[in-house]
Amino acid sequence: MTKTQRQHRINELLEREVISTAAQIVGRLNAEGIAATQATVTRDLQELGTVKIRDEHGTRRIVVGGASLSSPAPLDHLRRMMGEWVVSVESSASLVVVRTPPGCAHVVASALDRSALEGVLGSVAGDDTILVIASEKRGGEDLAREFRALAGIDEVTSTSMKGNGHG
Amino acid sequence: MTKTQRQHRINELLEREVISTAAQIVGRLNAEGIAATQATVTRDLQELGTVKIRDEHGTRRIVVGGASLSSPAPLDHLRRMMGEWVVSVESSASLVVVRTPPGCAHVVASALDRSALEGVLGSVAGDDTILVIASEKRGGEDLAREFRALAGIDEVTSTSMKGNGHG
DNA sequence: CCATTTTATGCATACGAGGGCATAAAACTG
DNA sequence: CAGTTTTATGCCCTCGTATGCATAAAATGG
Repeated sequence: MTKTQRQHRINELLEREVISTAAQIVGRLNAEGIAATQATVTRDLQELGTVKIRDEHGTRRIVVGGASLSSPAPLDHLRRMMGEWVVSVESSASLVVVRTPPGCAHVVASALDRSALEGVLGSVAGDDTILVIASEKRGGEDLAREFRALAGIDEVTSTSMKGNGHG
Repeated sequence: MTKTQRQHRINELLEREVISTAAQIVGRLNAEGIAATQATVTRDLQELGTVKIRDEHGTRRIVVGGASLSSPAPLDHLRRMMGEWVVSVESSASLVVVRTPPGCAHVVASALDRSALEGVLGSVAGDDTILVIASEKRGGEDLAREFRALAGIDEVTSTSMKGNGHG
């Protein structure tokens, strides 16, 4: 069972049941033959961007989605996605253009959305291109610099790899 | 420099120049400070699905794209993509529904397209769902079985993870 | 057909990701 | 506030992937 499959199952569990601790999730998963410890599930919950709330009955509950600002996924997840898929980063004024192989833009855009990175107003993903809008305060150049660092791209090589953006 | 970035650069080189050997690509890459050997570049060309043709001047040339049937990417590439992103596989008659995390369907669909797997007529990718049409000869059930094998999914766990498909 | 060039691959190594253990740190409850 | 519960994390280990080396196998050209 892969990490992706386990996280998907955790997502389903959280949507359907009232669960308040990682240990409860461990119990459910083990009952289905999915091996994982509290440490692993806690890391999964971080990557899924969950938060713990108190529902209308006053019961504590772990929920997913719609909470990326208050509980962003770890930067490590974004770094891994960018490191794996981003081929170039360029900026113009407050816009940043991120290139990926065909079909991969959405993976990076999704990870970007869930990371709640400072200075990102929003992003639009095509097939192999992501257009990211930087806040005026942050600026496209500074944001692009952080993207390159996350993707492990030297600015020099990014420049030499300049191509015609489309997506 | 990541493998993805290197392959993207190779793709660009092949689109713009007449290149006939892996050694020429090694030379170009090294000139740009990108370290790789002939063995690595040959594997890259395989994953990119390139073929060697003779152009209108009779010159040998490596080209990409539009050749997936004659030079499919290795099954290993599809296996890695499915192993990383596929969370469930289900079939109905000649249709197979593949589920991924949000935003990841295109990565798997792209790898599927380039693999030229037998019995796949076509596929459509949404955000987190891929609909694959199996040939009548192959059938959805058999194709789904191969997908599970590639993704490393037991049929039992796939059943227990049944959810509501949408994308 | 043969010599040369080029590609493909087995093997070994290095590195990164994933996950468990143990425990520190934080959160929660009474 | 203190005790208990829960989460977070440092460290370590295992496994899979990527890559280079060397060379076998295939392709090419004369």
